[in-house]
Amino acid sequence: MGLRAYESVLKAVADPTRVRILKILEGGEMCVCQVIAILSLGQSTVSKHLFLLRAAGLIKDRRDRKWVHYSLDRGSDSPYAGRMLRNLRGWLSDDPIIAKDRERAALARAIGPMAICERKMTLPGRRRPAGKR
Amino acid sequence: MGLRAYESVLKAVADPTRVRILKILEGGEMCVCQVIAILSLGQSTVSKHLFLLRAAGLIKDRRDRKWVHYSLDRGSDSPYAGRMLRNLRGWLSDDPIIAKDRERAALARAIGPMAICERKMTLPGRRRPAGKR
DNA sequence: GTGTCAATTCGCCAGTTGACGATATGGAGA
DNA sequence: TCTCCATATCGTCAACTGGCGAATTGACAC
Repeated sequence: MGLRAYESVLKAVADPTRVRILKILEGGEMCVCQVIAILSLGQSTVSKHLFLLRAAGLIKDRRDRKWVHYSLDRGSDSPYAGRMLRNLRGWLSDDPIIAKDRERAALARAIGPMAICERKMTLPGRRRPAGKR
Repeated sequence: MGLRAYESVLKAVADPTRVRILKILEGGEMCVCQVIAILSLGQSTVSKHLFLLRAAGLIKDRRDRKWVHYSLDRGSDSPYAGRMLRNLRGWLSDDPIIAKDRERAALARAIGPMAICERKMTLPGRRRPAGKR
């Protein structure tokens, strides 16, 4: 495991949006549409982030009906990935953005993927639904 | 310690050139001119990397006469920095680039900063001295 | 002071990155 | 087979990054 693998893992976890995703997934497996709703980012944007995280060996996916669920890949091939996931476990829990995401993740979990897709990848609540400006 | 501090440390260690510097400094304190010679990169380039590493709390500097020496900042304020330095300790030791750097670092240590500066930031040996192409 | 010289800062350029909307893919149901 | 719809991929764009050489800074020697 050389610089190449190291770099893909570290660049993956160095991006704030991707850390947010990893911290959300610490709460357990989650559907793509739920992640989109929690982050309020474009669908293609989130998809690319998930791709990079998976390429680095940090997360894995599972198909279920029409949805794709992602979860942390503990026990990844990459030793860097495993270690960084463990590091992250104890980090950033009290960061305001991460905390807010965790709240929204709980909500997303509560209402489930189906309801979120029906709402066009948004969560109920006071936040503007990432609409056109 | 929130996302900001996390990001500065992780982005710092995610760059291959900066990891090389950290791995070189695992061998002990080193003068800027020695680092330049080992990496065969421009002076301004190396200086910028050192700045970023220091800003992230990963390394610290010490003036001695006309030279500035850098060393790993174990016991940094940043918990992220400390942890990443410890992670790195066990990583990449067998990577060919890192191994080569270690050899050159040993050489640089052996001849000292003074001789390196006299050679215009180059090391003796078969490698071309980063000359004009 | 003045000169010297290691290190830092500045200005520039090419390559990468992260965001977006539009389009393609592919599994499930009709 | 055809449609639907969640997800993936493509194409574009502005912002950031890492490299370089040139100019500046700041200790030290004289």
